[in-house]
Amino acid sequence: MKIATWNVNSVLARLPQVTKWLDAANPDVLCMQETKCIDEKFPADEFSRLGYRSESFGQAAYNGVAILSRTDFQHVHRGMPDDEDGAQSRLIAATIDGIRIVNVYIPNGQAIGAERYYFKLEWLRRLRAFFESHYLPGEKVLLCGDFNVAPEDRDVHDPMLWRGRIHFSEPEKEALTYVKDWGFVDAFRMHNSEEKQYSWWDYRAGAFRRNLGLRIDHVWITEPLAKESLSVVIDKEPRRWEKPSDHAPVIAEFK
DNA sequence: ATGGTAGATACTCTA
Repeated sequence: MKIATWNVNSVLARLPQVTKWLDAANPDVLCMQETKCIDEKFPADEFSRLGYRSESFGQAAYNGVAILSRTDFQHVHRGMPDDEDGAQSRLIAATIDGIRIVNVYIPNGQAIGAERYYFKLEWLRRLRAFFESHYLPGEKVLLCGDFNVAPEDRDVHDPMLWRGRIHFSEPEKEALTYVKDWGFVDAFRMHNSEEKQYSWWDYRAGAFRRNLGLRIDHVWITEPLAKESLSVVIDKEPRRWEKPSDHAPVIAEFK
């Protein structure tokens, strides 16, 4: 069972790369973020031809999440229950093969102290409350997506440069730890302890070529799933292709 | 030196 997460930065602009990657990597499940596409325009037919069912929770221009699966979806939920009307599309959940999969696009935060920064911190507090009220850490729960936070120094190409900046500030790391402490382990770090393992590189200034990135895309799992975790890899290959997303897919394999 | 690129939308915002 292979479950992948990938911020595709527009599913319509990235359709050739996403379908090429699905052919090559053949995951059972792909969680996408920043689809930037309303549900009516989601390219479900193209994914269906490749053998994937899909569930989309999109909006125009910004945000948007979706899940592709080779097998049936159960209990699909869009957004958090306490979302206001017209809230941004940032969470979609579904049960696939007995695993509760929660796919999130955590807010970027823009800059320390900005209105969007406090929105991000509050969104993380609500995410923890969402797990408290809906699931148990003893169940098979997988939280994945673009978290927009690099948790540790080894997840940042230059910790001194990034200290106190967006994606790496202490309040963001604390808010993310609060979610994790509900009952998750970082599946990638179960299998990989090296530094310089990034999942995102800025489009600008040759960041990818120089490997100046951040590890902000994550797969977190509860204890029952940790027992079945075989590997987690970041696939940098599609970041080298023409017109790439600025993020690379992360693939978790389970027994 | 606060640069640089990319996507969606509509002549700018977000990341």
